[in-house]
Amino acid sequence: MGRPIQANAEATRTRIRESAVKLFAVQGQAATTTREIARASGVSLAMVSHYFGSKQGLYTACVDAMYDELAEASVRLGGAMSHEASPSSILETAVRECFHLARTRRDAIRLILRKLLDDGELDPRRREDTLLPFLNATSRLFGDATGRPAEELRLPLQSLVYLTVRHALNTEKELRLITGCNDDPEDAVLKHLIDTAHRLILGFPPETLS
Amino acid sequence: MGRPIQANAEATRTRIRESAVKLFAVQGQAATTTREIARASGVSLAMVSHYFGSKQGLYTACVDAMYDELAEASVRLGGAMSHEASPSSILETAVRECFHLARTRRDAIRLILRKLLDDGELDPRRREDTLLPFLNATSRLFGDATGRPAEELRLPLQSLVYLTVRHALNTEKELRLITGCNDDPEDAVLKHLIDTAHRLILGFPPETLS
DNA sequence: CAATTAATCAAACGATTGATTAATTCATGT
DNA sequence: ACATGAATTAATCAATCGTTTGATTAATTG
Repeated sequence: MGRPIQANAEATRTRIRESAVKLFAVQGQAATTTREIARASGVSLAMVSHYFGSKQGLYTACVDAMYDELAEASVRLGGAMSHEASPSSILETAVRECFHLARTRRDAIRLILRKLLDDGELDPRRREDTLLPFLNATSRLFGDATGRPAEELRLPLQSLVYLTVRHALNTEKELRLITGCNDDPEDAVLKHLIDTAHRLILGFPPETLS
Repeated sequence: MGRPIQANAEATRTRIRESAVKLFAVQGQAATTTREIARASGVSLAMVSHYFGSKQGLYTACVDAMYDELAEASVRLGGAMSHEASPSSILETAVRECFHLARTRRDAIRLILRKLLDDGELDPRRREDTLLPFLNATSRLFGDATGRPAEELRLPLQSLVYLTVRHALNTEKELRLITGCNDDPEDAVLKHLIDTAHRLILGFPPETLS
């Protein structure tokens, strides 16, 4: 077989990368073979080397892309929070968006988590654009202009990230165990998280309007 | 070379497993070769198959051993907490022991964390003996006889686990960033964690006695 | 239209993998 | 003293790994 009637280099390149992201995210880099990636993306084995130089090059491209996704999500999360007026709605937005992030960017979180385990730290060059937009937005909850959450609030904020990560690990079963919403639909779990965050961080329950 | 003057089957077996734990913890199972394990433990390649049947068998043995370590640590942590009288000292013990656990059982936490990423959940058969002893002990903080922490306290307790995990990832640099103890010695970081936990969970700072 | 380039694949490469085999040495019981 | 079994190794195996090569075909250019 030679060049097919419909040959699209850019499309093929991203198709390979997207397949690789999924596989790297759920199996890890070392446990994923280039043949597996080629098969999953419907191209021949040689395409991996052709488009990304090496398996390591493809992996790096995947990690970069996922960092981009998380950075973009962080900006969007920060923006959504900055559009809210009351501390209560800011907090609710934060929890809701974190929950949404965990569901929609599961592979990104998993892949970065694996990379974090391998390296022992976040990529220092990416620390700023993936974390700061979110952290800065939280400052409005407490009238702090420095962009840093108050001392007492770092642990709860870490909790949000922790729950996001846990959710991304497909451990919904354990998330329900923790929240106590064993048989409830996913909406109830989210509601519970919002309620808990309110009581814990703001000191009062959310206004039960809707 | 045949049987050496000092041949000790049991010692060799555990030596192989201990070397394997370290390598599996920092590199992951797929990225670690049996030759690497053999070299690290000073024996020939064939010993891995001889003592553990296969690489997978060795890996399973490592995971089991680390689950045992964590279960034992959970019991000890629960015991230490149950010997304290005031809520304040109970909480301080919990934070201190979690911190100590993260430093002394770094490989165990890393290995189980990798397994968690691979499987998507904790081994259901191990959930009880690794988590319950600790969770039960926390109930005394609130006079709850059910062994379950009150609703509002699950997130902070998760925070402790989260920080333990983060610390185990060698990301002390980021732990200092979070706590704000950038240049302080490790004791100051621990002190800060205890103080934060007090204000957050109990609502008042620790009595500054010592 | 002829020549060149771009996109793709099948096949093969050498290296490395986890696993096995056969041999060797030490200890032990009779 | 000698046979038996446990502990260990060097050498080797087939399979699989990531990568490269050479060929083939569609598009592009002049």
